[in-house]
Amino acid sequence: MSDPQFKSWQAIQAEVLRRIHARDWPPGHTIPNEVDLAREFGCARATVNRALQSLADSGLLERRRKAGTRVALHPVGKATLDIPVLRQEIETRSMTYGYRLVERALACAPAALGTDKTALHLIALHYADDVPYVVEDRWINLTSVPAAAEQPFDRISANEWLVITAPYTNGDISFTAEVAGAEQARLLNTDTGAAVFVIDRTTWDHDQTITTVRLTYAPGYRIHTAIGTGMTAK
Amino acid sequence: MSDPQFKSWQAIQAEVLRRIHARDWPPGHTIPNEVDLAREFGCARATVNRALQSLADSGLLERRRKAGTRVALHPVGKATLDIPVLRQEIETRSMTYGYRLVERALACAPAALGTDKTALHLIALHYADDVPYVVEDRWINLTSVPAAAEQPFDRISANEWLVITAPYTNGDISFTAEVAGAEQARLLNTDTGAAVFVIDRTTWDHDQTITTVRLTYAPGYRIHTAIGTGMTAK
DNA sequence: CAGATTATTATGTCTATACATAATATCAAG
DNA sequence: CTTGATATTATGTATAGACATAATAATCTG
Repeated sequence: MSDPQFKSWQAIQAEVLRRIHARDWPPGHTIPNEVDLAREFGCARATVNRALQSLADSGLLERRRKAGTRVALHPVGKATLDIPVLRQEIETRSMTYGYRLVERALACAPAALGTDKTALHLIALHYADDVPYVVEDRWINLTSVPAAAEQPFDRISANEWLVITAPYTNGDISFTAEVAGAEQARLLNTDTGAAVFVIDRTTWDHDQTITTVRLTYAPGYRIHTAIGTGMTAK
Repeated sequence: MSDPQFKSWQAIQAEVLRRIHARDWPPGHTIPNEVDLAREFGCARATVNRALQSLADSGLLERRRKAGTRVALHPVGKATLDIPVLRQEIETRSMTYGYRLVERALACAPAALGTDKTALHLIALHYADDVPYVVEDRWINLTSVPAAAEQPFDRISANEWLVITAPYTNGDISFTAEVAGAEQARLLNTDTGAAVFVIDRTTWDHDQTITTVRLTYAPGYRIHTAIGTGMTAK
């Protein structure tokens, strides 16, 4: 029963996927253990492990020690969004990038920044082909990033400067839809009352807050990504 | 120089991360090769490989054969969103789930469905604690999922039925902000002109379209997730 | 029979070795 | 000086064997 044609872990992953889709292994089914699969495919157990592990990462399989590997009942779709620097995001769409600092001030930090000291507040506009693309409303914690105080942010954006200067260990991001306020509408050159896409993001370096930012995109903005079952195109 | 305290690939990953954050290895720096690192850490090369590979997956390292491994210049943040079944999503927030079918009809399929045959069109409402939560506007390709024609969808939603019945190989998802139209506003029991969060999703089984759906969430909806550098807590 | 103890089992991971592959560097020939 | 063959190098992956770990099953004990 040994099939010597499955040599790579990708091939094994593809075969496992095929059986799931063909309903040979329906949702909830416990599939053979790694040793048996390795024997069937004529490869080492580590190779089977690699294949199954990556399928488990993508949520299609559920694995538990001793219990074995089951096909997930509710395959939780997972979409991975890339969150590039704004300039890259715009240039990737082959538009020319523009930047303008609107406001730069020291002020009492908002609660989200997790500090009661004064922080650096920035408002800036990013353009795509000279059309307002997104408003960046950012607070920077000067305790964790003191160098930001010296930075004018008139030529390069905080968005870009921070990824190089102040790496984060973890963060928090959320997406909402909001009605554009008067100020946002003016900056984005759109109507008050337009629906705008908003991204709120806060990043930490261990326990210290680095920055919290609200990105308000011009109407029509769309985040787009592919969802898959761990299988990339061939 | 051999340090026998780094035994697991997680420990090695943590140490590599530490060096990146400590600027021992600044952005753009080419780090030592796997053989040298393995010697330094006192472990096998495969263990170093596991650690570095997973960091490369999360976008913090860039690896190329022969060229070596470099710390990414612009660490592209990657956020993984879970896309659960709506009932789970609501029950996870410890609210009671409710469902109501609004419309069920056979009609000429829209372009997005990629078929010119008649398709099944469904409009349904999902409630959280008896408050409208999201409008599901869905088209199902009856060529690829003929069983859907027999299904009333008056008790269980297509959202739930499809994940069990018709698995997909790949899909496409996008997020936007829109102004609620009259019909949507009425269903969601909100004002026309409110900003609503919209998810458009299309799924395929190989080359066949299965379904395309537009989820229009009630105002205030927020998608929320953590971003990290591949390091889980602890 | 309930509760604690001890197998058993499947996954998780490490090691050492080997070969494959991609990208670069080197060098010879035209 | 350019072109093309060849060597070198770092990552990618496979293998067999071993031990670790978690969760379940079986068994012993009061």
